[in-house]
Amino acid sequence: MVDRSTQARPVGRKDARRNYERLLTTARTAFAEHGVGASLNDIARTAGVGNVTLYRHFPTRQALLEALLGESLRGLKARSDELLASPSPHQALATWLTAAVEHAMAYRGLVDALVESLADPTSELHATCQAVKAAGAQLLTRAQHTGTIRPDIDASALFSLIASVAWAAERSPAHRDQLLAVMFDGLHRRVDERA
Amino acid sequence: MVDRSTQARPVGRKDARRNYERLLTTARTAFAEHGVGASLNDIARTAGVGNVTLYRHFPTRQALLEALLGESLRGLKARSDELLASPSPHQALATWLTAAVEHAMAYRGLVDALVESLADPTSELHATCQAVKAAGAQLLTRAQHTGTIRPDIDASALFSLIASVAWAAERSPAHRDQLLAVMFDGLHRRVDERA
DNA sequence: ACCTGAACACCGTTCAAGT
DNA sequence: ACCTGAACACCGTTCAAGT
Repeated sequence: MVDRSTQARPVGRKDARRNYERLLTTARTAFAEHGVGASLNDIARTAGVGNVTLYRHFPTRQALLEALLGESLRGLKARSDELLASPSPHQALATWLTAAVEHAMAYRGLVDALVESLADPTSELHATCQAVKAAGAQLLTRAQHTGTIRPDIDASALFSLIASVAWAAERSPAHRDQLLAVMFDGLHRRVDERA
Repeated sequence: MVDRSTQARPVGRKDARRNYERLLTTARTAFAEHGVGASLNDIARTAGVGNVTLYRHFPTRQALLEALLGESLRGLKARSDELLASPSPHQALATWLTAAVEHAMAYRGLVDALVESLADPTSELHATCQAVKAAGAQLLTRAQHTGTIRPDIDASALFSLIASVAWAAERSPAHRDQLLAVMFDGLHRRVDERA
């Protein structure tokens, strides 16, 4: 697997490295303020850089997002590894789902970009999202094996569920915990349905 | 309450009525093909009408959506009234939720517009969405009174749930039934939690 | 009363031309 | 090797001017 984020970070001319860093910090602020749909020309302008410089460093909006969030998103994989060692598979999944929804809400509109990139192998965010999905898969199957989680859900359905909760919670933050609770209870294998 | 859809339909000059109808049928096709984000200038052009004519009849994109979908969305209220007479409050809610999700998926991107309009009292779709929400509230409280549905959910949380499932199902249609099942099971009051 | 074409300020993307 | 300003084709919205 290619690590695009390292590949993209310039190592040549000093002004190239400086522009790259300026674009990242400016984009972070712009996304935080206007959501991931923030104007790219505007980001370049604010960074004091020609717009083509932005497009050279980050060919797509998703490349910019990967550079900003890749590390934090890959942290969900580490978190999943930790939780695999915890005593309750059921509780471990619940904890991780909450963290995943949190990560997907880092910027307004982010969750759309994440879902899009998972479906698009050419996206710079694709590998990152697949790693998140794989991290969830580990915890999911462990919990399914103990019989507390419904067996008809796979990793990609779980990703959809995380995304749907993040999407709705972004629009009505007051309902976030309820949405999480409904999702997680819905994942629970019902007592009266056990074999 | 003002019925904006009737108010907007022109009754004066013949060309005005004709343009109005042309815009509606053109918009229906455009939304079906490109989602609710379809270009409005393009719709006007295809309808053979000046773009300002479109904006006079439909000041906002939501006005256009209301004209196209208002009747069908208000049908969810009628459906709710019917279902209130059915023997199983629990099953009635399940049936209605499925129908509501279906309606929210009429066009790509529609669910975003619906959620937006519910939060914005000035939107032409606002009253329509509130009617949908109220329709769900009836079935929800009836089912809650019989004790099969968790009591910590209100009508607006239910609307969020419907929207979140519609949003996710639009992006991965294969998971639609699973998403619905998880949501509805999550709404179920658990056997081991009953008083 | 209702219409239209043209203008405006944006957007993402790509161009030719620099140093 | 890396940069920039200007152009391009769009977008939604609004203008002045028609019949």
